[in-house]
Formats: sequence, C-alpha cells, structure tokens
Amino acid sequence: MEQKKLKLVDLAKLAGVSTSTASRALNNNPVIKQATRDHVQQLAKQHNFTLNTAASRLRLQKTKVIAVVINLEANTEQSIDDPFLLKVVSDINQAVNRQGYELLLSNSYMAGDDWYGYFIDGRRADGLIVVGQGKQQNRIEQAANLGAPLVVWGDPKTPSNYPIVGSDNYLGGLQATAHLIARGASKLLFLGDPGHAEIGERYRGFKAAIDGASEACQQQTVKIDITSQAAYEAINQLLRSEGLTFDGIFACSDMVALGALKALKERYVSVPNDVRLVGFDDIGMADVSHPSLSTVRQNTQLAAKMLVTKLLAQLNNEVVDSQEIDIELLCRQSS
Amino acid sequence: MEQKKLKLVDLAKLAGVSTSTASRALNNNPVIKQATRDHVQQLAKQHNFTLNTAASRLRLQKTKVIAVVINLEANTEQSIDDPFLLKVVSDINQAVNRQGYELLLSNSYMAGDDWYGYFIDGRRADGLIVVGQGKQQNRIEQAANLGAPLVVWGDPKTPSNYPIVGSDNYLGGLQATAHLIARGASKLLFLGDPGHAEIGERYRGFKAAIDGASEACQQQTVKIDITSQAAYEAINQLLRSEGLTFDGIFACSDMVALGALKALKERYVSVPNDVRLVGFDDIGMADVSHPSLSTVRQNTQLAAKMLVTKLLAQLNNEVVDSQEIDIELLCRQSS
DNA sequence: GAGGTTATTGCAAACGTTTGCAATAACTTT
DNA sequence: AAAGTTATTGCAAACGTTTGCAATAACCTC
Repeated sequence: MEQKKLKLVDLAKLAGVSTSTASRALNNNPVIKQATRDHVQQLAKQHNFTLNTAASRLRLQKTKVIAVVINLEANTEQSIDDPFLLKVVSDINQAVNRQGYELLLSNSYMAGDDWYGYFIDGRRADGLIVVGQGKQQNRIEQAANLGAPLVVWGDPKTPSNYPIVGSDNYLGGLQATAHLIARGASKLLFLGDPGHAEIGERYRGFKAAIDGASEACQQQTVKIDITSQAAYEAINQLLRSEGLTFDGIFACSDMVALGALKALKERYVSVPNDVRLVGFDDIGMADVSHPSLSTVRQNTQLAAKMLVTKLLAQLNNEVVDSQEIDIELLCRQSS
Repeated sequence: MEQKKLKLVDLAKLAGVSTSTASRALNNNPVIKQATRDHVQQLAKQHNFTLNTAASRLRLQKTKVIAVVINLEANTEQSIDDPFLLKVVSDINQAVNRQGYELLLSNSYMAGDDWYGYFIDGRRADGLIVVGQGKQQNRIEQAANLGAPLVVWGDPKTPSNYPIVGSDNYLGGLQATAHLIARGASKLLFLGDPGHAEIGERYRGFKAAIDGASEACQQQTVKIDITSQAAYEAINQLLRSEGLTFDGIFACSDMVALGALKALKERYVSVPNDVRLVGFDDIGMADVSHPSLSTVRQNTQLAAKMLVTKLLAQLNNEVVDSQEIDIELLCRQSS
C-alpha cells in the first residue's frame, strides 16, 4: 500500500514510450497515434496515475486554481457567519469546479495587502474572485492595476477599473420599498448602513420609491451593522425610546430583517399588520421564518456563473465589464 | 506596472549574493549572517518579491495546503446550504490559516473517488479534512489506508482507522431529551434520520434519556432529510393525519427544528406551551428565531482547531486518535 | 604567522512536468 | 524503387526553487 509514487517517466516506461509521448498522450494531443494514447491512458487509469501538479504548474506557468478572497472589513480576524455570503462562496465553488478549476479559499489574513504578489506572482492562483466589495477598495484596485485577472462580487454600479458582478441593488431597494408602500405603509424605516456600496444602492432605491410615491411618506434611517444582533438591538431601542414610529421596514439583508422581526414580535408588534417588513437576499431562513419573510431574491447561482465566466474571459485576455443580475421581489407573509 | 516578475535569482543579484544565499536568507536560515539576512529580506519587501510556490512545492515536496472536502451524499452536484456546515468550513479556514496553511475547498465532484491520488499524489495538498462523514465512508477509508494524512469531522464514536473529531452527539441527544422531559414533555418525537452517523448517536441519546426517565414516556421517530423543508412538510403531514400526538420534539439540527417550528406555528400549536422543541448545532438563527430556539451548541471553533492540530500532528508522523468535543445545552424559549 | 577551527557563502544537482525541434517511421507519388 | 510527404515519436532544455557539499573567509590559538 505504501508503494512509491508513480511518475510520468515510470508510466512511460510501463507503456514502452518516451516521457514526452506519455505526456502528450495523457493530454490527448492528436499528434500522438490514437492507439498509443489509448494505451497510455488505460495504463494511467489502471495504476491510478496522477500528475504532480507542482511540476506541472511550474512548467505551464498556470495553476488551474482560482482564489476566492473573502473581503470583509471588520471581520478580518473572525469567521464569517452571514449565511448569505457563505452561500455565495458555495455557489462560486460550484461554478469554478464546472470549469475545471480548483478553489483556493482565502482572506486578507493570508494574502496580506499585495494580492497581486501573493496570488498571481506567487503562482497560487490564476485569478481572483473577491467576495465583498467592502468600504475601501484600494487593495482590489491595486491588484487590478497590477494586472491581476480579477472579478468582484459587489455593486455593479460602482465605477471601477475591474468588473463587478452583482444584483441590481437599486432596483431591488426600489421595488421592495414600493411594495411596502403599495401595501399601505407610509412611515418607512431603512435598516442598514448606506455607507456600504451595495447597501447604499439599496438605500437610493428606497429613497427613490418614496419620492415617487403617490402619497406623502415619512422616512427614517437606522444605520447598523449587517447582523441580526445589531438589528434586534436597534429596533428594540427604537421602540423603547420612540415607540412605534414606523409601519414599514426595508431591511438591508435578511439577517437584519430577521433580527428586526424578533424584536418586533417580542414587543407584540404584529408583522405584517402593524409593520410590514421586507428583507434582501432570500436566504434559506427567509422562507422558514414565521411569518415568512418577503425579500428581494439575489440569484447567487447565476451570479457565480457570471463571475467565473468573466474571470476566465480575462484569463483569455478578453476585456469584460461589470454586469447587473436581475433581482426578484418575493412577496411572502411579512408584508 | 506590467514589470517582469522578479525571480529569486534576480533578487539575489540585487542583493549581491548567490541564489542559494538569497533562498536561505528568506527562510531565515541561521547559517546566514544576520546582516545578510536582513539585507535580503528588506530588499524582498521593498520589491514585493514573492516566491514561486509552484517551484517551491516541487522542490520541497510539500504544499502548505490543506484540502477541505465537503462530503455530502446526495448534494454532490448541489451547493450546500446548511448554514451550520458552512460555519464549520469557515472556522476550519480560520484554524488552517493560523497555522500558516492555505485552504483548498473541494468536493467529490473534483476529487473523484481516489482522494489519495488526487490530493496527495497529485501534490495538491499535504492533508485532508473531510467535512461530513456521510453514510458510506469507503472513500475516506481508502484514502486513510493509502496513507493520506486525514481527519474527519463527524461522530468520534464511529470505529475507524482515521481520527474523527466531533461533538459528543450521544450526550447531546441525551441532555436535550432529558431537558424536554424535565420540562414536562412525555410524548417525544425524534426528527431526523438515525441512519446517519452523527444523528444516529443523537438518536441513541434520545432513547437513553427516555429509558432513564422517571415517568413513562411515549416516543416516535420521523425519519427525514436534514433540511428545514423536509421538517416542515413532515410535521405538517403528521399534524394533519394524526393530530398533535407529541408534546416534545428533539430535532436533529437547528434547520430541522426551525422547519418544524414554522409548521407548528402555522397550525397554532404553541411552542413551548403545547410542544417543547430543542434543536442541535446552535446556528446563528437559533437565537434570532421567535421563540428563540433551545439547542445543543456545537463548539465548531474548538473543533476546527482540533481538526487542524491533529492533521498537522499526522504530517509530523505522530499518531492521533478521535476526539469528542464537549457540547452545551442552551435552554432558550422554545422549551 | 602558521595551522586549525568555525562562520559564511556559492556551485550544481534535483524536484517532475511540458514542448520546440530534430529524428525516425510510414506512407505517397511518380 | 527512389524521392518527397506526412504521421509519429524522442531528445533535451526549461520552469524557479532548495540543499548537500565543497569552497572560501574570518577568526583563534600558540
């Protein structure tokens, strides 16, 4: 069982051909006679031969690996726990695999600030997918400027020298808020931090919906972190100090919405009767929550596919640009 | 900006030393004079020099990479969406990084069946962390037998030729169920598939608690997949066909518990008054749910640390064995 | 200051692939 | 059957590190 690792030269010897022929045969190079190819390949299978990727990468100067960098501001040292982000990563993993690439999961802890050097020069990956635009995109910009093949999951409306794939956050915010208004809400609350790129767009949509409403609406914004905990506390606090000053909430994410929902329920504010609530993302829990959560669904699967496609196009020296993914308003019980 | 990649030999030239000295200097080899080391290192920083990992790995015969294999039965082609599993991966990522290793995220789609060949022989990683024991562990066994450094997140009680790290599922099930009984439940329902390794242990704990109860208890088991959807449907179905035949549920996971909770609420079964409910995992949502979900907390952070520690020990040729992680029963509103 | 010891550096080989080019084998064509 | 083509294979170099060993430089000791 502890047999010596079979190298290409050994396989070649077994097949009675030279190393070069063996190599070409494995890569199905048509210059090699079909019979020889079959023979070598069959032998390889039989001995479960595997190429040494280190050697192969060194020679080819490419890795067939894509690095996914989780780019969170505060959480640098913490593990992420927003299920939505993890879902995005998982979908990217799928998409990457389907293209025959491997996925190196990384973050700034490992990569430091010089992503180009670390990943590209360091030959750890052929390209980068950055998840989370963050507030400061200087590291991304730098990597892009140095010529790193790179795509970002974020807000596509952000002007940038790199392609961004993401949902139409503006439209999402607009539709969600318009929906709240249509359902009778007139005192609207935005829950989230407009300083964040994607959320800022959702906020713009929120305001646009209010501006465009036929009836006059009040509005307020509570700026919080994107966690259910923060939302829970913020709503609690607000209810305690000001009472029920709103009848519609557009939460910047489902986790935030669910935190708000909990606070509301605990204080016997009925959702959707007293307050209508819409979230963003459509995480699995949105449907399971009670009342089920109306939300703006982000098509992460399609997005992941686009991200990878655009990245591979860059590896192919094509120029690609940002792209918006359609969102879908899901009206469930909370609104 | 599109400057040529600096190689070690170039850096050496800049520093006025030989390649070998440069190499040793970068690795802080004490055989090199301190001044020289400083000089080279400073120069490296200044030019953000990065070693070519492909070359380095080829030469060193190790990668400084750990592969994490998501080992799910059905979902092979689907992206995972159980937030708990994703949390585990995220925590492993942390732990791996802290040890200076990178994380290759993989699954059977890429790796095929011969994990030893693919990862170890293929020099893609130095060791494997398998997440999810699954029902059939032949692939794991095979890899372990071939000598792959490998640890598994699963049920540590399973006899195996490889180390397993996981929670004390039996005790968790026991405590959760005993807690339900202590709170007055006597008609108990187990929600989950006992055929699955870890869940089987939870089920054993469930039964043991009932056997050990001072009062006689009824019990029933509803075998479902580990999804909130399945739980929702199962409970709905059960209520419709049989009515409320239980007053305590031990769900094999939080997602399952939350699915059940939704079904109960929709049918106006009060939790915890009519039915007491305990889940397993302590995902973020457990606390945010309303009523908040009592559950058995799994210490994924500690587990991740242990997994990595044990894997590195194996790389160091030490022999390690399975280990159980303490669980903690969290009594919240649902029970 | 000669001989011995130790601290520091450099030479060159090796890790296992892939590929340009040259060489051979197998066919055509006349 | 010789000469010209084309199909198939092999030789050897290259990818960029790391490291055993030999070489040199620096330092002692008497």
